[in-house]
Amino acid sequence: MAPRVLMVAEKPSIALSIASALSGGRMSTRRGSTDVHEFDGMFRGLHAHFKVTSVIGHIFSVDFPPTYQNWEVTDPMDLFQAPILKSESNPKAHIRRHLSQEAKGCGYLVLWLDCDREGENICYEVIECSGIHENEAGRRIYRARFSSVAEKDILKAMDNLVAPNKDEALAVDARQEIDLKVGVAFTRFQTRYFQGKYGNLDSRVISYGPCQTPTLGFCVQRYLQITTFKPEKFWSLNPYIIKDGYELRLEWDRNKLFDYDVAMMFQKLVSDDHTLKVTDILTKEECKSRPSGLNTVNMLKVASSALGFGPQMAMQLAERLYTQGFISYPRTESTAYPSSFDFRSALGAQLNNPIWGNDVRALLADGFHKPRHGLDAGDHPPITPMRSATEDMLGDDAWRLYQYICQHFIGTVSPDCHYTRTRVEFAAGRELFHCVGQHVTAKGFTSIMPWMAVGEKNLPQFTKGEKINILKVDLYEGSTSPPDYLSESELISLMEKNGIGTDASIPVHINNICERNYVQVSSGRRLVPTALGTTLIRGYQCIDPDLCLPDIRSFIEQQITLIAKGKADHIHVVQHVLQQFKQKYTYFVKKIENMDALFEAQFSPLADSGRLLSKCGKCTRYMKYISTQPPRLYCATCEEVYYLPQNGTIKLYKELACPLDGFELVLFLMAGPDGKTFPLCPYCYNSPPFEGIDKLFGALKLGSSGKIGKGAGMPCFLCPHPTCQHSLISQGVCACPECSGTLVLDPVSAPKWRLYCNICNCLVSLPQGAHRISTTGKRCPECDSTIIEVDFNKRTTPLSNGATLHVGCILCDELLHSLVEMKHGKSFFRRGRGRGRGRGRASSRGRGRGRGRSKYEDPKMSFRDF
DNA sequence: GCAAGGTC
Repeated sequence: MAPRVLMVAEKPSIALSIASALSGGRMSTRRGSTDVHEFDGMFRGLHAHFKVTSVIGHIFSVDFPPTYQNWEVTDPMDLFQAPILKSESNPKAHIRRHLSQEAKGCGYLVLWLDCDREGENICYEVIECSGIHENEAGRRIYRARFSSVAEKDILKAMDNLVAPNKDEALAVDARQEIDLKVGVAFTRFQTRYFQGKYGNLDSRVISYGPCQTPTLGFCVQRYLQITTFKPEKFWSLNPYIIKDGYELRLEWDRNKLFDYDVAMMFQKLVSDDHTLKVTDILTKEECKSRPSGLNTVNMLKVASSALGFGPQMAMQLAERLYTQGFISYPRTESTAYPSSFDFRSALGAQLNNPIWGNDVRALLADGFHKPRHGLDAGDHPPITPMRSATEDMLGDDAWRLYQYICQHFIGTVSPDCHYTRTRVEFAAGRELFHCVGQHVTAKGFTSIMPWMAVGEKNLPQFTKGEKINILKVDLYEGSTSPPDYLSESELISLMEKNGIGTDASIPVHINNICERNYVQVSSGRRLVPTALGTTLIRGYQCIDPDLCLPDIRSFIEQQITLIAKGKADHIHVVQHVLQQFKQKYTYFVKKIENMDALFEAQFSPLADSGRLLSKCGKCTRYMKYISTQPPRLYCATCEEVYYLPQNGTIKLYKELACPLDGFELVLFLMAGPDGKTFPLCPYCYNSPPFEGIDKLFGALKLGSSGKIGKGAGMPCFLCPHPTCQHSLISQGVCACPECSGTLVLDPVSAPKWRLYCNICNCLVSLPQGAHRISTTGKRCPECDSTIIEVDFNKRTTPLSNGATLHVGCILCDELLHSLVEMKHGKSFFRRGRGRGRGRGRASSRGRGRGRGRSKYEDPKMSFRDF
C-alpha cells in the first residue's frame, strides 16, 4: 500500500500554499477544524498519499493545576515550585482531536511549522497529538525548513527534510514556565497587597511581567525625565544679511552658549565687524536611500505616528487585509525580500490604481530597482500588497493602512532620491557662521512616499572671499525644554532594540499597560503614565531596579538560548533561573513597605474611600462601597473586603438581610442597554462554593447568544446553575437536622438538588423534580425544626398528582411521613436516619464533617466561620 | 483575577 504522509503547517494559509506547490494545484480539500488538502505524489522515491493540514498557532498553553488557582489560600511563593500543566489553548477548536484523527494510518509526519523557536516547539506539540513515533532508524518524523512559501522554496525544503530540533523546543518550554511562574507570583502578591490597602487604585489587577513591566518602565523613565527637568537659559547669535534681495539668517557654529555675558561679548565682536566674509562654499551630492522591505514593527511605528492607529488596531486592520488576501502575512521581522520574490507580478497588480498606477507603469517600463539589502530573519517575507484594492472595498481605516503598505512596497523598488547640499561658511569678528541649501535632482522613491521628501531650500549665489554687510546680529534667548512624553512609535523602537516582546506580542504588551491603567494614550499617540504606573516603577526602582529594567527579558532569553543551543540542560536552567527570581521575590516581599510608602503618598486608604452603603453581617456597621476597579465593599470595623461583580453598579436592596449571614443585600445593576438587575449577598458572593460565580456570570454575559436573563441562562446570585431561578428569600431557610445550621440549596449537585449545611457539611437529598423550596414559617411540633414546602416541576415528577406542594419537616421522619402520606402516601425526605437524631439544638460546628461529599472535605474549600 | 507566545 502506498505510504500515507501527514504534513502540518502553523496556520491554514501555509498549509494551502504547501499543498498547492507540491500538488501543482491538483488537490482536493476537506473542511474541518482546519482544512485538509489531499493529493498523491512521490515521497522518498515511493508513490504516496499526502494530507496537508495545519494547527492555529500553539496547541497548548501552560497553567497551574486547580489547587494553585485560589488566590486566597495559595502563597505566591509556592508557585515557584508548583507543578505546571499543559492544556489545549483553544479547546473548542479541537486541534488535538483533529491531528490525532488525521494521523491515523499515516506512517510519516512532515512538520511545516514556522522556522523559529516557537515553531520548533509547536512541532513537538503536533508530534504529541499525532501519536506518530520515530522508528528505530528514526526516520518517520521530518522537519521542513523554509522561509518562503514560493513554490520553488517549498519544493527545495521538501527535498531537504531534516529532523526537528528538540533543544529549541525545550527552550520555549523553559520560557513558558519561567514567564508563568514569575509573572503570576509577583502579580498575585502585589495585587493582593495593594488592593487590600487602597481604595482608589482603579485597577482590577496590578500585574507584573518580564515584558510588560519594562515596557511601562520606558514610559515612566521618560515621564521622570520630564518632571525632573530643569530648564536652562541659553543664547545664540544669528547674523542677518541681504543677498540678491533675500533676507537670510545665518547659524552660529557654536550653536548656543549658556553664559549671557560671553554671548553678549560675541555679539559685540561680530556687530563691530559690520561685514561677513564668505570663507568657503561646499557642495556635495547626497543620496537618500530607498527603504528596505516593510516589517511589522516598522509598519506599527508608521501606523502610530503617521496614521494615528495604535499597534493593536493596526494589527487588527493588517490581519483583516491579510485574511482577505490584500497583503502578505503581516507578522514578520524580515526587511529583506527572498531571492525568489516576484516583483513583476506584485507590481503588476497595482497597475490600475488611480493614485500610483502611473508610477508603477513607469517602473515596469523603465526597469524597477532591486530593493536594498535588509535583514532576513528567516521567518516571513516583508509585508507587501498581494492584490489590488480600492477605498470602497476596504473602508477608510484599512484603506489608509493598505495605501501605506503599497506606497512603501513601490518605494522599495524605486530609485534613490538624489539632491545636492550646499553649505556656505562665513566669518565675522573671528566667529564662524553658516547656512545650508538643498536642491533635489531626482525625487526617486520620495515621489511615491512624499512624507520622506527632502526639503528644497534655495540659497543665493555666493563667491568665496566675498564680503557682505551685516544687517543685524540677533542675540536669541532660549530655554532648554524637556522632551515630550514617549510616543508609541518611540516605545516600539525601544522594545525592539531591547528585545522586549516579538512582532506579534509588542502590540499586546502596549495594550496591556493601557488596559491595566498604568499609562494613557494622549494626543499624538503619546503615552502618559498614570499615578499607578509611576508609583509602581518608582517602587521597583527603590526595592530592586532589575525588576523593571529591560535586562530582565534579555537575561531570560540568554539563559534559554543555552538550552536551544544544546549547551545546558533544560531542567537545570529553569531551576537556576527560577531560584534567582524566587530570591528576588522574597526580597521584594520583605521590602514591600518601601514601595508602600510611595503608594501611601499617592492613594487613599480603603477606609477613606467610597461611600457608606450596606450593613456588615458581622459587626452590623455600615460598609463602604468602593466603585473604582475592582468594585467592592469594605468594612472598616472588621477590616474585610467583599468583592462585587464587574461591569455594573450597586444599590441597596430593600434593606433586606441575607438569612445566612445577616449581611444586607445589595442590588446589582448590569451595565448595558438591558440593565438587568439581580440581588446578591456580599458575603455569599465571596464564599465558596459560590465564589467564582462572577466568572460564570461573565462567561454567560459574553456568551455567543449575547443575551442575559432567564431565557439566556443568567444564574441567580446564589446558584450557578444556568436555569435556576431561585431567589435568596425562598431558600436557605430551614435548619440543619444535624447542627441547627442553615441549609441552602447545594449548587454543586445541580441539577439534582440537595440541601447543603454550611456548618456541618452534611447534604440532604431532595426528591427528584424538586425545583423550589420555601419556608412555611411553622415549626415541627416534635423536633422544632423548620417545616418547608417543596415545589415540584409537574412534568418531571410522577408523584405530584397535580399537587405541587409537599410539606414536611426536614428532620423528623415521622411527622414528615404522616404529612406527606396524608397527601400522596409517599415519603420524600427519608434519609435512613433514626428518629430524633441530631435533635439537640446546641451548635455543634464541625460535627458531621467527613460525612458530606468529598468536595467539602478539603479544608481549603470550607466556609469561613460565621 | 495572573505571564508571554503562537494564531483567527
